Amino acid sequence: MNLLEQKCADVGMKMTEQRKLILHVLTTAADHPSVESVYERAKKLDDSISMATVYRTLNMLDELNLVVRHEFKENFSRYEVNDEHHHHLIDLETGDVIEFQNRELELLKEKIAQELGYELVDHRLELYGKKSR
Amino acid sequence: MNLLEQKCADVGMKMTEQRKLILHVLTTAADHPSVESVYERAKKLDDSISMATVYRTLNMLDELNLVVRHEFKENFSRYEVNDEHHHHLIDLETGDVIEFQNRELELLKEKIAQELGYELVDHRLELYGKKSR
DNA sequence: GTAGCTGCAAACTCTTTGCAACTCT
DNA sequence: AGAGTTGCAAAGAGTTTGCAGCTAC
Repeated sequence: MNLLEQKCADVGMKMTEQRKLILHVLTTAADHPSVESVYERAKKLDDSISMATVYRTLNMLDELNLVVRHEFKENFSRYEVNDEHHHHLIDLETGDVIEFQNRELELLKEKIAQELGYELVDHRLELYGKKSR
Repeated sequence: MNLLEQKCADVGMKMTEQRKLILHVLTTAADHPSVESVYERAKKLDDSISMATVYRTLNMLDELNLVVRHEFKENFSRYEVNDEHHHHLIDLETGDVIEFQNRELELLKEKIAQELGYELVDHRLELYGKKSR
């Protein structure tokens, strides 16, 4: 039972075979898989799993803040385990997603919100670019 | 003929009644209307206009970079005339969209992309918050 | 035992598109 | 005149949901 499974069990989620599969796919993913990808990868391990379950589970995990849902400039969602906070740079030529962290940026966004009289609840920062040469 | 109409005509778009309506709605909007809103506002002026035309026109304007399409954390798009570059803070309680500019932020995002070996083509920065009191 | 979970298929929402008729230029 | 544009209705893509049966606890 990995940490993510433990967290799910702790909040009362029944640890069904399907959910274990989905959690396994998420924890071992090196990328930011779409629902479709999670489904396909899980299906390889047990082909009776359904898309509906994948959608329902990912939504549940998102609400529990155990995963992060991304909606890049695509018409579908991608997910990743909610681990260390970071942002993304999307390579427009290859579709690769590069993660980065930046302390200055974190401070700046807090400062901006504060100056506008707001308490920051959430944010979104994505860079889209192409390799410079 | 306003400036936006002129720009459209310049690139060869036929200035039909429907397009004039849409452009009028966009230039007079104080907010960031959804396709639905643009459609409704245009319909008030001439109720024969169709959704398909609104979608087609907004897509065209987006490709010409005459409007900016936003996809905030909602499941639909919002549009605004492509004017001065700025970012948005979305009030999670009221849905209000507050615009802001920040020079530091502009420099920072360029710097981050550069450090990662990328040329910045596009980006997205949105803050979501609630009024602090 | 039972509350919660699953697969299936149908429904939903937003958006796009094929087509025949129409309209700017 | 003719290329481009329109409204309509149907189709698409991604996602959600009602339901009857199943399963973890």
